[in-house]
Amino acid sequence: MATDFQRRVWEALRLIPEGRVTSYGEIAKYLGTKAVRAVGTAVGKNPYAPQVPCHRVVRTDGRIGRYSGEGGVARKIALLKKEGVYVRKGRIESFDSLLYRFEDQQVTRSEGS
DNA sequence: AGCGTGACGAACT
DNA sequence: TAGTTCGCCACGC
Repeated sequence: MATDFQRRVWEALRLIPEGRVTSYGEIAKYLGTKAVRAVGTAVGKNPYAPQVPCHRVVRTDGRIGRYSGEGGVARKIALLKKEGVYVRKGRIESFDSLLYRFEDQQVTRSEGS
């Protein structure tokens, strides 16, 4: 049985578009918590992988992080590659532009100059 | 109820 | 620039 916190994390995962990645920190921010470590733990316990795209979650510095599913990190990299997200030496290529922020959904951002 | 652990992150050295 | 330390909070024992 999952906790409510974990379900919220897994729901956040569903919001990540294919071909994009996000970070544990972004998810924590989205959930309004500072418990970024707890987020990582929750993602790792995701029983719906890879149906729920837990592989699209990487570290803030652009590194892959870990993967508890079958195949481990190699599998995570392979899944990303299928979506057009390439990994070089454990790091996401063009990480900055691929990083998905949940606020991207708000299109009408005024982008204050 | 307290303690240790962890798919992390940012600061420090 | 790289490696280490500390902080964070949810969870299992």
